[in-house]
Amino acid sequence: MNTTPPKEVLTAHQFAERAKVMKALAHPSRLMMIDALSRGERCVCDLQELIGHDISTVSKHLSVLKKAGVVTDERRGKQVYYRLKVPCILNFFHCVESVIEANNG
Amino acid sequence: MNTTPPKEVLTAHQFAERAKVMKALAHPSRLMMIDALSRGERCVCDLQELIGHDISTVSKHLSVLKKAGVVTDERRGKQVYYRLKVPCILNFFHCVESVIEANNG
DNA sequence: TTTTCATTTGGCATTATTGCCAAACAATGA
DNA sequence: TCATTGTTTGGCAATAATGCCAAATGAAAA
Repeated sequence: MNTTPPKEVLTAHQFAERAKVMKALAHPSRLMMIDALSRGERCVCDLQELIGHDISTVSKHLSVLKKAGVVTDERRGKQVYYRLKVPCILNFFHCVESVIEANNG
Repeated sequence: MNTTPPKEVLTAHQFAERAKVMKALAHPSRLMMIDALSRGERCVCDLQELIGHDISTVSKHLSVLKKAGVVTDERRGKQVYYRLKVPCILNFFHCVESVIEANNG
């Protein structure tokens, strides 16, 4: 009697977990921050200058990314520095670009 | 005088384009459909059985994926068959899984 | 301690997404 | 033609996401 579920069949719960991560990545400002963080850690003030929105908005975007497990933060003195926790995310954008090119081409 | 923009600096517009594609992928039902389509084309009725939602809901999810350029459709007789247009999307889920594992571990 | 600077949180209005039902459309078969 | 099957679209209510302001918190400097 086999009680181990086959690996290749995914549960609804697993798709929901994936969707949460994807959702965290599905906003232009958050993608812009991820791009910046791919070149090294940044404080919130750096990112707010980059994004140009209210600092509270930027902070909330970062908390979305943090809750999804995409970035980590560390306070040093008065500032909080964020960095990419899972850089493999960057690999995906080549593929996304190919989607965009196919759309426009 | 250099008028060619440097490749590595991305515009707000480009991040917005990427976000559109990510947004299309950021829903459990749509991820489930993509997973099914990764094993071959499916008609809307197949996918509705898989998802379990109203057929109109499933159809709208598919139109989101289609508009994002992730899938294509083809009518054959009474049925419309969908298939993955850009399979490289699948590669990303290994990375997403590693995010999820890091979150739970 | 009080002030100042950096960041987060609460609250709220605005907008976007989701999923259902009903109606419309498309293609086939009777 | 009319009926049937499969899919899409319109409309709507419920829910979620976004971004601002104001207030709160944390850490350092005066």
